[in-house]
Amino acid sequence: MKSLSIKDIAVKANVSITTVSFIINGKAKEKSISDAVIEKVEKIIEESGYKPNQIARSLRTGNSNIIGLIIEDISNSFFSRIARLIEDKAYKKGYKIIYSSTENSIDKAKELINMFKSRKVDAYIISPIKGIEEDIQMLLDDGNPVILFDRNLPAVNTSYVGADHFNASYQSIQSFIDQGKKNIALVTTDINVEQVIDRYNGYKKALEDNGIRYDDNLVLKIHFNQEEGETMAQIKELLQHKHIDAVLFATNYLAISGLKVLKQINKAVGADFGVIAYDDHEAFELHTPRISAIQQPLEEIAETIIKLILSQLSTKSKLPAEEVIIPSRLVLRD
Amino acid sequence: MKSLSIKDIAVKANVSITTVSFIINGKAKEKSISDAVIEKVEKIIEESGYKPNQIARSLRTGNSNIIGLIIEDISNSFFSRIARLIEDKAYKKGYKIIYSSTENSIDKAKELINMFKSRKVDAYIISPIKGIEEDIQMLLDDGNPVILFDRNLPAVNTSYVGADHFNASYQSIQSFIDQGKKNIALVTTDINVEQVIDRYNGYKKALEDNGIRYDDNLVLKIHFNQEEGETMAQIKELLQHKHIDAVLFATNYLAISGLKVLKQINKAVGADFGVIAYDDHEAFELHTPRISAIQQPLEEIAETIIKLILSQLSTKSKLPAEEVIIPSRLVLRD
DNA sequence: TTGATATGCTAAAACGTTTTAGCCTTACCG
DNA sequence: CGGTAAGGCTAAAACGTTTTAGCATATCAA
Repeated sequence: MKSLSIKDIAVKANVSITTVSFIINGKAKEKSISDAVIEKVEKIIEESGYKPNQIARSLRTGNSNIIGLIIEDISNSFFSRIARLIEDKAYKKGYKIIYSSTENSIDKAKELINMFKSRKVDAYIISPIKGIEEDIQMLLDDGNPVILFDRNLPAVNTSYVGADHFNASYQSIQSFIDQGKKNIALVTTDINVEQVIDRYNGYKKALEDNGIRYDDNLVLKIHFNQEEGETMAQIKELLQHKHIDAVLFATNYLAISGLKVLKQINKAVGADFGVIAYDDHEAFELHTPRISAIQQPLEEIAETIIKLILSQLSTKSKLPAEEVIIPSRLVLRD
Repeated sequence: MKSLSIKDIAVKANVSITTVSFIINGKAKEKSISDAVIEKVEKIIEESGYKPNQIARSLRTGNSNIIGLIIEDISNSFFSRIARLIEDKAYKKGYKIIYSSTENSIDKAKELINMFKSRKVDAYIISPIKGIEEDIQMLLDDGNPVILFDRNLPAVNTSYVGADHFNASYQSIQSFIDQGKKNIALVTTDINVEQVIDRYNGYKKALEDNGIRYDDNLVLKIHFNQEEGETMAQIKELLQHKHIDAVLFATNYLAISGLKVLKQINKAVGADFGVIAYDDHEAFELHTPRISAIQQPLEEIAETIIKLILSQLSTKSKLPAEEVIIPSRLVLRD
């Protein structure tokens, strides 16, 4: 049951291991192996179904052809869709992905980085959280390509790809105001990451620019890992007791909880009450009425990430860090 | 920038590599290494931040502590949620997951299996498609643990975990009939996997048992990888030109397309027109009216998969194949 | 004829571990 | 006091590759 090794092939073909290796790696010509031998060996490999042991290969060459992907939660559709796109594009270039979810835990994130490090992944794609700056810096110091996405870590000097959270948020609020809304709420999370802060700042700035006083009571910060029941209770509290005519939800799962609440309290979304969600979701298009949403350009984000990773990987020298900010799209519905 | 090796630690501690290895692997006592040495070495490891090279380890020991997960599509919420649960449980036992999506392509699936094989993953969790039976059989012949889930492959004798698709489908139809529905449609896919066939058979049998004639015109088989636009056109065709009073969608994404169609043609779901979806989705609870759905017990499925994998992994002898069928839950809404 | 160059191939080291077999003391038993 | 066991450690092989250095032989130019 033992699987074949290069040695078995060499013995069968009656040539040296070296020769087989050259052939496998397409260096036969360059190393001037005769066509007869190439053909013979290739035939044997084909027939026997031999596949090189990647582990041995990795040990010897020092690279694994694996890219580590660290995200918040694969079951969140934003991440799973990005993951799928990244996987797809990476696969085409011969790279595999190992992924893991941090669940927003600093300890888990650190552990994952170590885990990937000891697995010698060739590159890291990370949707980071505050508190792992040092660990990422160590990766960079060791010469590993690292791309951050979705959230930036200003303290770390490496490439970042993300949507323009500030402007998306600003535009949403502006569109509410253009519709004559005055009391606009923001439901966001309390995780302390740049992308969430940007969304908050966009909200604030848009109000300001339109001469509307910012009211802290209209901003609800939901604790990250809490039960949905509690989240809904807090949103209900906000929507029932303040005279609010529009609300921007800073994540799609918060918007979903919010829509459930609106259903419970029988408050209809429409001309009198506007809703915009950050990150689109199938439920929004299907909702009656359809819910407006900010779409992040997933395809473009994934594309950019892979492009950056591959260019890092194909050069030995360290490339300068790039920050790619991709505009989001506000989709107004109904 | 080279990372530390066990040798560096050995030199620093002025002991042999063997000794360091024993200590790292918790065999120090058993191999009667003195406490003084243990302490010294551990201190050095701690201070230097040394982490064993898993690749070298894998090469030597033959196992990788990695489990390969092959699914249809990580961006489908059913799979991403299962993946998250599996990842979580595996992680706690010290296993990592490498996953990849087959996109229902036999070639891609075969390629993935080979890829995982050459990476020497310790076990395989596969949501399979027809056409890869031989490849899976080869894995089994080589002594690899393989668990199938979601869809079974009757030709292959290995453990399987899945929901009771037949009965879930049967019950859904029965509930339509109990509500007085007579012309019940089924919108399903044309992928030829057991789980889809079971859903179809459950539909058929329920009609039969209730003395309703099966009508092939009421069954729509959607081609797997086609554009959503076309899918919607076909569904529209079905719903407009047949007098149908209820429809069971065999997957959640078909149900979503179906609901979009209903919205377009202004047909309301309600007492006159019943809808049940296979696999729940956030959109269904939020829809007006709320849409009934069949919930697969994700947590239980993931739990069972991991349990089976771990028991396989902890014994050298091959355990008999187990088939675990877990009941689904029909959630009737509104 | 000679030295250089090309052709065709291989031996052996190296990657970083784990593990087997065994070496040297010291302790203990009879 | 001789023999055995236990304690404390290590040398070296092995896992399956890639790659460097180099050995023959043949060809060719001068």
